[in-house]
Amino acid sequence: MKHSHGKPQLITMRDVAKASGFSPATISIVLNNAPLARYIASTTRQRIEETAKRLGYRPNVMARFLRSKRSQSIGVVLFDVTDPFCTPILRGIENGLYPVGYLPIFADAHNQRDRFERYLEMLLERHVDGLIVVANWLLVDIKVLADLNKREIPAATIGWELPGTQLSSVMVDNEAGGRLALEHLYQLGHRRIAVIRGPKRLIDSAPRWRGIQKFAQSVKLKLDSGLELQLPDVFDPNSSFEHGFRLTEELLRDKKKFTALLAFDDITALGAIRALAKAGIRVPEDCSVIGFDDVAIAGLSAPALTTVRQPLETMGNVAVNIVLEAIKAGHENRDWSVVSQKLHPELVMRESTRSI
Amino acid sequence: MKHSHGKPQLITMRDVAKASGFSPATISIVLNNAPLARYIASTTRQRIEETAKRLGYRPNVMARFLRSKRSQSIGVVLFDVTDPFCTPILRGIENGLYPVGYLPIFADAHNQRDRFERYLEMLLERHVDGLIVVANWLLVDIKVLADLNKREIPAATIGWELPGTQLSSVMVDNEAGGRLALEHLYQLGHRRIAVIRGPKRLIDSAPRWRGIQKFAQSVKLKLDSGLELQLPDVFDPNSSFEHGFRLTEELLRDKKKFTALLAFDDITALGAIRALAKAGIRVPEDCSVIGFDDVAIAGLSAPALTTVRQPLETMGNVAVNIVLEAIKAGHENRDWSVVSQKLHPELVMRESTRSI
DNA sequence: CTCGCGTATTCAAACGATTCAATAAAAGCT
DNA sequence: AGCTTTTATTGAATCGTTTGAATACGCGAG
Repeated sequence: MKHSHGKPQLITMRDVAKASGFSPATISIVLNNAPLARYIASTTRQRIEETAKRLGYRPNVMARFLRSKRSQSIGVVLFDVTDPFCTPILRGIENGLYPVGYLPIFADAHNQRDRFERYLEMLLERHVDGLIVVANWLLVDIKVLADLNKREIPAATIGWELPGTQLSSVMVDNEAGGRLALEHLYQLGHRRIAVIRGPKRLIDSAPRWRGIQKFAQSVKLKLDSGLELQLPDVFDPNSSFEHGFRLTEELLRDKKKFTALLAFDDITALGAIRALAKAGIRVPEDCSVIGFDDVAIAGLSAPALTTVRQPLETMGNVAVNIVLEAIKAGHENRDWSVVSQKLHPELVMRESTRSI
Repeated sequence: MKHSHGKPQLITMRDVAKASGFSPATISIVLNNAPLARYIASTTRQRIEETAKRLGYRPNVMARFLRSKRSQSIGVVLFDVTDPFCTPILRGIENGLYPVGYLPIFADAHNQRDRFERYLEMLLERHVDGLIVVANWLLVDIKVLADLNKREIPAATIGWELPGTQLSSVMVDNEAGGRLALEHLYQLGHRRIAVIRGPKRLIDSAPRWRGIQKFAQSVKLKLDSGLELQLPDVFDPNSSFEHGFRLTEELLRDKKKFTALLAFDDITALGAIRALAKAGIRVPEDCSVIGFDDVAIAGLSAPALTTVRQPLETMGNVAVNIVLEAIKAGHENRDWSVVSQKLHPELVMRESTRSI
């Protein structure tokens, strides 16, 4: 089937003006409910609204922007859509933006710094009204921030923070999360607990570990440093499964004894479970495993994974609110302050843990 | 930390003009490498490019659009980001768009028709140059198409087609996929095979089933209709796990004998596996299970799922190419034709199937 | 010495909206 | 009746870019 190139010839404001017998200015005022609209006669308003609808008029967002400097769009940069961590956040962002008529412009950095920067440029070129960045350590550096500050674009990061900058941020309380995970295992009676810590460069790793240690200390539990492993700093997305698998295998090869394993994140936990299964160790009968994040897979895998939930969707939502608030403040010429929000994690009990 | 509202005062083309001593027209010509650029002296070109860079000039995409009618963005509408089916497609789309400098504007319909339509409106208002729709049956109807045709916007759908319309489409060859799945089980020696068919209203269901039947026929395999189940037409995203679980439980409750199960998709398969596990039936030792799609989870679950792979990322890419091609044709005032592409599925052997 | 042509650059009119200032009519006040 | 104020509408500039037409200048040919 062929598709020929007629000129679409869209309805412009002029057309509505002509058809209704008023001037473009009046049309604009009515349709935007501008301040001046309170002086418009209600008959006029009706006539205009009616003709606009009849002609199927749609404002040209670009033209509007040119004058009003509002693009009604928010740049959303993810480090990797493919990461199940990102999906719920994206949903949360979209969900927060929808009711206010903003659209997200989507950028996926593929875990590559240059791509990240290029996208940032592109988004700035498009004069997005705001920016939300779901980042990991690869993606954030100084150059970018300088640009953001210069342009004074409201921005928020999720899952990453840079103290001392103009960037707002939204994160889970990782320390509380770490505590929650260990507390759960401890309460089930586990004492010999293997821990797979996160990559050193990842911002979540340290506080999560701190939470674990603090809880251990509070109950006088001695964590065996022989059972303490660490994910490497590579950041190929699905590598954590592989690494969870391998680290666990090493643990088993070394004949370490443990009744529970606390993994840095869900995917790592899944890898660990696979290694345990391969060695004939049943989860949770012979060994409990707990993850972190509660990504979609966690509930579907067999056994369903007990984990510490990050409120990912909420995090997206919160970031949106922060950015929208800043945008509004900007329009009203008010100052706005940078906020750094920490949300509470939550224990989700499923099948991969049980009492000893 | 406070953030005050200085006027960003962006660099405009005028500024570059003033700073370099040439007129805005020249700047535009040089920076866009317009046809007239071949008359521009190379010294001029250099001076201009240098000052543009020095001042940090970025073209205002909106203003440019106003004149040239090119927004350099593509609307991407998904029926549900949360569905693991969508993620790789989204990646493919993004990946295809990136090298040509287009940005995707992201819309997620949440499986709601009204939301879908609203988003479509919003995207049209923004004068996206093209549209890619990842649809399921909920989302496509006539009203929408009328609008698309009126506006003559190049569009492609993924995972859905509407024959006889102006919409290009990209799909897997479902029939081949169905065949592939059954063929695999058959070759492993399975003869008593349970099949969980897809929801009636889903476009994939019928051809996939046809492929299954045709293969059965070709090897004189008799499919027991007592082992034939069907997912209901609800489309709550993660419900297929639930339904896979329940249908399989029913099968077991009815004491049906089967050595393999062919599920409509991976999530259903995971649900089935869970039900089998609960009944003490080991996969793949006692029963083989094969899925469809090869979503990310498939490789991570235990046992790793054997499945028929849809080349999702490629599908996204292909859709992009179709749309970009149409856009180019439109600019060059050529006609473009609607294409309907079917991509080949591929068997991915993992751990959930084994020979009898 | 004028004409035509290729080169190099600029003028000025769009594009489709918003918005401030201006106008005009009606109403209110003394 | 003359003045201000309120109500209702419009003119015209503006946003930053693109682009077809125009200008200016050499330069070789007639």
